[in-house]
Amino acid sequence: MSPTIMWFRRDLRLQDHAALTAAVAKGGPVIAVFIFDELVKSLGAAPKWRLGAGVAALQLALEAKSTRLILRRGPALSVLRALVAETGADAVYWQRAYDPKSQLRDTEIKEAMVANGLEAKSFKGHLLFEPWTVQTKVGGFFKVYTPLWNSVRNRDVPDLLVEPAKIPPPDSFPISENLEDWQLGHQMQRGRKIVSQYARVGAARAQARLDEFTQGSLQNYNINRDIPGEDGTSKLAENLSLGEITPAQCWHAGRAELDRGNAGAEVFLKEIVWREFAYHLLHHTPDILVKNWKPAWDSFPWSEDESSSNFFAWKSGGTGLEFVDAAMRELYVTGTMHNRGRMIVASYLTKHLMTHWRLGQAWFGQCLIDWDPASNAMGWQWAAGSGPDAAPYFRVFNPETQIEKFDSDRRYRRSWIAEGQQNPPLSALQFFDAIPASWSLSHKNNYPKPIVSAKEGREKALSYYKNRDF
DNA sequence: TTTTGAGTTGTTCGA
DNA sequence: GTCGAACAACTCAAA
Repeated sequence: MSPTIMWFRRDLRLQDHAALTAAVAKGGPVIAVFIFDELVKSLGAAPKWRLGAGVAALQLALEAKSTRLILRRGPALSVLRALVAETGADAVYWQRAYDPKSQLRDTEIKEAMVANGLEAKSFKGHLLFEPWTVQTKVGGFFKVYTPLWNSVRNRDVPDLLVEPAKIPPPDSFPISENLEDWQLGHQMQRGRKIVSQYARVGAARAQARLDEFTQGSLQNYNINRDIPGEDGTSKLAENLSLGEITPAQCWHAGRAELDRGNAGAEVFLKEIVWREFAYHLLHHTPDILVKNWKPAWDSFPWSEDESSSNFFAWKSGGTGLEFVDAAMRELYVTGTMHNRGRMIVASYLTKHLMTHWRLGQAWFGQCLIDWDPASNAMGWQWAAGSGPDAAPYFRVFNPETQIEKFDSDRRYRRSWIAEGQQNPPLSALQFFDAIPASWSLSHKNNYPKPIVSAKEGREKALSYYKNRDF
């Protein structure tokens, strides 16, 4: 039998994998491949490093199954054509993606493969529900979260697919490049070693984390997930973003806990559906990545100056507002940020500092190891006010009030802001080791005064909204 | 077609 | 200290 090419992309797992399951079920050899193409090349520094770590974990998982992951570099279509020619494969399988660039690439590849008499098939699994299967009663897509939640909350999610016991290898493996030669982490510089201490890489560790979470902090998820000093969130976004775990795995785990009366379970399920919402919006309005979802915002006078001192202060954790700075430093050190921090820093950048959400979105795209195009774009536009189901104009987060509500015991700030502490914790000091030397920051400096105070920024932002002249 | 109620995550002010 | 109202006007979803 001719081999099947299993093209891995952002689905770095063997369990609950529709394409792999189908490839194995065909009965012939399976050739697993990962391609370093333009889309990989265009990733930001941290997401690219994290992808490389995930690919390395997938390599090991495949080797444990007595097969290999073939690595190739180049335009995906040329690479796949070459592999077909080398191996005599008659089919290429992959898991579907939903961002416009991937879809364009995949459509082109599917057409070219089919035109050559090959089987080219894409499978679902990155989402619980395909975007085109969730509609309002009049046939449109949901632009508000809650109705979408109500329409899908009781839907059946198919049972999980078990990991194939064996993945039949080809008689001889095609040549593979070396992962190290790709240098996927080279843009990370000083931060790489530090971020890697916080990352949870690979499908096995993702599964272990899901188990740990559902047995542990899920119980109080509804309360603690909002408090950044608590270990209250699932921290699974990193794994979801690369498909090391599937939303269906999370869904089934959450449903089982819901049936047991676990108070946190429903809120967790709702968060998984937020991810769906973001991807459905991306599918229906791909411009959400680059343009104001509500065009009325096109004339809002945001600054787009990346070299402004305000923007530098924001990204380097030096605004003088502790909640903002703690969150931005957490981002730089760990490659993630607590959800509450994301809301606060986004509100501060787009409102107090009157800076365009695109700059924040791009910085997150450089720094997040859980970077996800759909959630990132939706979140930024939500915070800025230009997006679907967005925050009303008057919902300006006050970083000082937020402290009283969500970090009154200083735990979060102590973890990330070294200045002024007798014995700063390692995490707070690591920030100064991780950042570029050119930023010239030291934990021995005095903590900065606010560049734009909570009060002043709020009033300024509200005045722009008020005169509605934008 | 029209109407109705609702809309993730907040803050401030005044009683 | 606590609590409810106000903060625009609009869009969305469903009846």
